[in-house]
Amino acid sequence: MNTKATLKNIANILGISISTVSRALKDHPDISQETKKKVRELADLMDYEPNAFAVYLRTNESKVIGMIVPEISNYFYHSFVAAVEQEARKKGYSLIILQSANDAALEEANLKLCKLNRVAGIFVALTSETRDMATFDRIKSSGIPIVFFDKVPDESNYVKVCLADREVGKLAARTIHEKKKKRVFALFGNPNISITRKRKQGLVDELKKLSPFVEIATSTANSTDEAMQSTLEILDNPTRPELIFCMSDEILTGTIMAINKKGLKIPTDISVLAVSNGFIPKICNPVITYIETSGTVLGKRAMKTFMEVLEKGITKKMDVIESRLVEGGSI
Amino acid sequence: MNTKATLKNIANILGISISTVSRALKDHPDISQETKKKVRELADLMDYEPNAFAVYLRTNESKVIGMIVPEISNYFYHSFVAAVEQEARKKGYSLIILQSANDAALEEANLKLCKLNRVAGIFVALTSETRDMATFDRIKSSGIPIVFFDKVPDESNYVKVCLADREVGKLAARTIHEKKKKRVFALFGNPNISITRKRKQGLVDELKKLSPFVEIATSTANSTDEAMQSTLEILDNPTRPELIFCMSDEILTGTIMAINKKGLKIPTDISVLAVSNGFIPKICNPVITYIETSGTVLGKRAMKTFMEVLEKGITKKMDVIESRLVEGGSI
DNA sequence: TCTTATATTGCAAAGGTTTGCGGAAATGTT
DNA sequence: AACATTTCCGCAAACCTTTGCAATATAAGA
Repeated sequence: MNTKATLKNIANILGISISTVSRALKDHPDISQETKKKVRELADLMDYEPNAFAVYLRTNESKVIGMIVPEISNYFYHSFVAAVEQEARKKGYSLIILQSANDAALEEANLKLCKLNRVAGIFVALTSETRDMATFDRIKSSGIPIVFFDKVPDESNYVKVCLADREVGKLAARTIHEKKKKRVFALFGNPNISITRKRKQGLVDELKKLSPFVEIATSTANSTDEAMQSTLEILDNPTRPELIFCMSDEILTGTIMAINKKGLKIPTDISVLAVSNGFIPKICNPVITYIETSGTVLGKRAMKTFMEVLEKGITKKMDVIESRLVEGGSI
Repeated sequence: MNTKATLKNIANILGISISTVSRALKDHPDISQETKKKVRELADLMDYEPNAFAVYLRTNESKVIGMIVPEISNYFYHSFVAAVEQEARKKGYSLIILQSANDAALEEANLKLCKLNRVAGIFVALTSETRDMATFDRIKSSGIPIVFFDKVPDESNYVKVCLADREVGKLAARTIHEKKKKRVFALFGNPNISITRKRKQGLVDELKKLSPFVEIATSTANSTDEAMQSTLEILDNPTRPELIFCMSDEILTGTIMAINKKGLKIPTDISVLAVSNGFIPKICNPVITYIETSGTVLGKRAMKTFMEVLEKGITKKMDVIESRLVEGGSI
């Protein structure tokens, strides 16, 4: 059993004090080059690495970020998580990941875990059940920065990174108008979350403004399966819509399955327009036309915002990401 | 600035000693009911939570698990990560996530990070570049359990959780034989990793055994894009294969794109058989026939194995997961 | 009353690191 | 030679918790 690599042991072996070792390893100007060299060599030899917990205990600054998402394994979040991890590592942070499974109680438990782990900050995408922001407020006021992304709270006194959701809706409306589609079925996700409301509002308002004669029916679905059911019903209608708009990949997946099941052809039988990161659209035939939402881009921006919050102590901010239309062959 | 919720402060306010507070909160039999009640009430009021870092420093036992994957945002790993997170939380563990981007140096850096964070254990899917297991061995012998999954080392002296890869290949071969396909193109991932070798061997050997007259061509691709290119070339051949076998979702995605690009129809023009978790197969039309590999199942098993390792100190074990054929309409 | 057992509580060290402050030796200044 | 600087290093406290052991008080036994 070889001696553990700690400052104390290094100091003992070298016959110098702990503080000298500590400072030598940090290249402190007070320490002579000679001593520094000796210390560094032995430290290398012993494979010394500071005990992160002791460091935290002393400095009160951890290098771990908490990430709370409804579920990782989802069209969008996993690429967001991936991007944040990459950026975070560049700044010396690690990522603790927590899933709330769209359960407000679990979300709360996760917040507790973050607090317990004394994270440097938290990224959160809210569940669709979240009503009460009290716990978030408490944590925030205890000094832990929180950056909300994607599923963000409505109130303005938070730091948020999200898509220009209303604009996404409008862009969809303009596209539909340009392509001269008159009968539209728009399928959205959970109606409780703000992005749903905003996208819907953007789409409906703009569409009505552009062409007063357009028929638009909307519905909501909480899962891919519900989206498929919903689409199947609509397709059974004698007057089938000309175009289906899907608010997210989750919805799009269900819609695609339904269209396939019915044996319909895109775009001759029916057109499809989606909001997506592009992955699913590209494996469809023809490629689905979509409005781009990139988890990677959002992740990078979120990390940037996080660093700003950390450094400048900002407590409210809304970082909005523009989106663009990527033309496939589905309209 | 309200007093921080620490044992010391609680003790001071109550006029008792720190150790009494500590024991009271742990329901230690030495402490009187009366005192326990007082302490618990104040602790609740102050929203006390033990400082995890101090606890670790004292007990030398952390409740964090490290997870190192080539990339989270990948067909398979994100569902694995999701499953492990869920299971881990049940046991009181949190998950730190690290991506090695298929870079051996990054992988090593991640291992260091795990060590630095004094994790309770590590889950690893190797990069395709990993040759040197020395660092893993060092960490393992320093007492941190490592569970390899999916991309596992060849050597037997590790704890591994993986698919019955050779069986997967054989199952594919039997399927191909039953469907009487004679001209097969099999597309694999990175040839350096053991699952590629095993699946390939299983497929080729079994196929030759079953029907000596089958023509089988194989190739490898390191990305979806390479898979697409490779498939495109093959499809240009005058004698196009009857069936394409795709070793993974990553490959399948490229192959599907290529087939779509060429405007070919599945299964009339060409058949497809894949190894997949089922997500992509199900959004294709017709649904692709696949051999199932579930990240969720693997994740649960991996966590179970991890707990065994932790409790019983096992250092070598191979947990193999059987797979099954899910019939779609692509053959 | 004196001893012994039992029920409570506190003391103090340990875990590894950081850091303000003071001290000693070496160097520089007149 | 006397003093002022600079250079280098160590002391000790603090961060918060856990835990073996000692200490006190109370009750029981004789």
